[in-house]
Amino acid sequence: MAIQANPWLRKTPELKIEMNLDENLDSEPESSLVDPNTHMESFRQTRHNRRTELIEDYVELIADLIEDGGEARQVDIAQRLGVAQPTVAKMLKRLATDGYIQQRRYRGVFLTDIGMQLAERSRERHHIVESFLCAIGISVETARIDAEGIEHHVSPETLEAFKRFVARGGSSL
Amino acid sequence: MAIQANPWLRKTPELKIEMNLDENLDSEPESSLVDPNTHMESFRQTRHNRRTELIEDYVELIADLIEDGGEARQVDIAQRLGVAQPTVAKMLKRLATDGYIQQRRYRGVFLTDIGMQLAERSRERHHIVESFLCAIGISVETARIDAEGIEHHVSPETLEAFKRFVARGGSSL
DNA sequence: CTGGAAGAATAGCTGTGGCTATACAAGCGA
DNA sequence: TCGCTTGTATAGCCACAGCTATTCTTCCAG
Repeated sequence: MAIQANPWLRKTPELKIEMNLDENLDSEPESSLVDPNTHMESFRQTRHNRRTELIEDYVELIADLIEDGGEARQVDIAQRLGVAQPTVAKMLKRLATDGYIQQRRYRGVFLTDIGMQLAERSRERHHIVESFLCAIGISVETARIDAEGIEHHVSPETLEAFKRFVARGGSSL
Repeated sequence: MAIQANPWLRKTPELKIEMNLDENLDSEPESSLVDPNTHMESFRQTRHNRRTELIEDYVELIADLIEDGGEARQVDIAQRLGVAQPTVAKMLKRLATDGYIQQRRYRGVFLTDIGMQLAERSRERHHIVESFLCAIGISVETARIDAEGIEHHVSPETLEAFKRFVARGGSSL
């Protein structure tokens, strides 16, 4: 049932809940609600990011594996992502049709130019996010995990701010 | 069917057996690659978060709508999320079976106690993330969009750091 | 040179989250 | 009251990202 097992949601100080349904019927909104279209655009953007993040994860990981060991085998990708090998095989096929990688049957996986560019951008962004989290005092283990999820949702503007922050050596935190 | 227990708490005993520390420590080349099992756990955590974020989005939005207008209609939810009404209907059915909301046919949607708790936690976290982004100099529009995506991937530790940062009035950025 | 192990491909299933088209219920105004 | 408009429910489709089980290929060891 509910989520009580998830520590990410557990730490909330105290949850006071009052809905006051009767009072806001005619009183002026005082809402935390923005304009519906603006709201929608945020969600649309987030959904779009969710579609691309898996691709970025794969391409980034493939680049790392190639750099580290000269090749990116499906079994290694599967192991590091924590999924089964056929899942990786299917995804690689998609990456190939999308033009990010080249595959030769029963041979290795290679990044195309486009794939390498995407990998480079992802790695840079990933590194900035992780460094930023460390700079504000997050432990390295948590920073690594959070960065894995956060990196895909960081806009260029925010990334720039993170970078500036890290460059200044953090702040008075 | 409810949210599974967080993989972090699941221990995965058989997966921990070989850490092959010896090989990783002495090689340690220019690779940015961490231990495979550690890597996997990050991705597992991220995948787990992705499963819960839609639920959180819905519950949070429903709470906002109820507070704002006294009710949460499917059409309003659909409009704000930028999806079609049947998509919302299907999702609400799932939320109902998971125990977050109560539905009465052709009547409104109401949050259960569990749903309200989740909504409150999500809103608090959302607000902290958005405030934090503003505090480091992000524009409000970008902060809103990025927060929508980031909030689901922020661990309690990181959230705590964000909160401290905002409480100190940001930094010299 | 050949057999088996390891890696890659394929088949086929599940659950999720979108969509369109359409049927049904409720409520309001003429 | 009747009918129209609005809102909800249902049916049925698709894509995607998992999975297990199984079938190739390759390659190395004996």
